Amino acid sequence: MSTLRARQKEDRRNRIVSSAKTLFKDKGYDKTTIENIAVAAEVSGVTVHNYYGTKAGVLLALVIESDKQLIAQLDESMPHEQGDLITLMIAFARRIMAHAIKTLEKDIWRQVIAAVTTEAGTPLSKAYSKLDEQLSFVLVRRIEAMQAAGTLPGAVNPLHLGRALFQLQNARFIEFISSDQVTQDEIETRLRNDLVALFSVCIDQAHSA
Amino acid sequence: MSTLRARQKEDRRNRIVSSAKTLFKDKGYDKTTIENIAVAAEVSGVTVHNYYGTKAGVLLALVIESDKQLIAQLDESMPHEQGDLITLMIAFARRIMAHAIKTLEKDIWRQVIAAVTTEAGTPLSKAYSKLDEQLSFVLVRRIEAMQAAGTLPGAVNPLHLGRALFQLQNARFIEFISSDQVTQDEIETRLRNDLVALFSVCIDQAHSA
DNA sequence: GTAAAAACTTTTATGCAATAAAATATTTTG
DNA sequence: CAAAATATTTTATTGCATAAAAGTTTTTAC
Repeated sequence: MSTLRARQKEDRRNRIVSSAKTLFKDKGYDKTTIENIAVAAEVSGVTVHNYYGTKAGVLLALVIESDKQLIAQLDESMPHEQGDLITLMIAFARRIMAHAIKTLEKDIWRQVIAAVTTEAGTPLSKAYSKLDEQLSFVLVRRIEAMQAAGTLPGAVNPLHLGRALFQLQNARFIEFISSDQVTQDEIETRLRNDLVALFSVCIDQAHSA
Repeated sequence: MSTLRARQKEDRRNRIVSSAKTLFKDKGYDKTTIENIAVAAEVSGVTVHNYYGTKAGVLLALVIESDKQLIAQLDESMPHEQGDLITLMIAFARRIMAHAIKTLEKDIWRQVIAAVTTEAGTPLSKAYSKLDEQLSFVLVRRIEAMQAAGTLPGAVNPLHLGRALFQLQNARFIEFISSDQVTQDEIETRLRNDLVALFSVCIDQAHSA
């Protein structure tokens, strides 16, 4: 059984994160003060700091929760039929962007991306990176399936390919949130251009077969 | 001729940036206050804010200067013989990492990356992105040369390929500076894995030829 | 069941970034 | 040289972040 202390702590964590979520949505990130969050969560401002270190830490915690939901649904929501790899990647990127926009505004996502970098090494930042890894595994599994179906050369290392593709997708996602002007469609085009170019290089063009 | 005002302004800018550079190197980023920089540059703290907006803005200005030097030397310093694309990319990544480490410590680079995102849209952030674009053009030009030499298929779009490769390299660079533990060699291996996997996909394997 | 110990939260205080408005100084222009 | 324009500095305020001290509540052990 969990002690009373542990339950109280868990409860405060939940109150802080859910209060922050509401306030960020209502007032925006900058205009929400830690004190605002603390009052809404019925704790002191210092407690918020004790729990999450920084205001960005609270934001990260909130994003991590939401990303867990994304991961739980993502694989299922992607097309089940075997398409080509580019179609797969576009579908993947589209879902990630859609989920991001549903959760928070772009300017808040910019704070998230910045926090992951500045707070590198902290538990929250590590947790975020772990979720990124899980996202890349969604790709890896699809790639393995394509190999089994003969749609992709057996020589390809699915883990390496999945990770590379995720990095690329993530870079374009950051471009997406970095400007209020850039649309999802534009990012999809850029990603498609990336993939077509990369897949046209064909390292083994001369040497094999 | 430039007015006295313009020259004084330019002078203050230089004093601020070079004072900041020294202080960041000596005391680290966090322990350097804007007031420290202001005193060393013989201006008021508010003037530093007026010029660069934020402490991170001063840092960005300083990095931009240093990156301009990198770009001026980069193309020349890369191997001139025609090698394969993977060798080219590794050489490119290696020089960028070496230059970064020569300029600032990793933890300060983390502040740079964060600032580029949070200050997206500001002149300084745009200037930084422009330099990234110039870096990607170094790749584009090399790719064009390889095409001319017949080392790469003519069907490949050099602009798209160069940009895609730069994105990938940049993502791995961010991984590099995000942890004090990760070595240049590890990043080179990851990048090589990325490229081998991506270049093994061969979009046209069945359809063409 | 209760007293001592342990674990947390809150209070209090301080330094610094960021921003705005008012005051002051310097350059430019006519 | 004086008025106007342009900058910088001074002054003041808010909020993030952090540390130490004080105060509470839960646990543990008798």
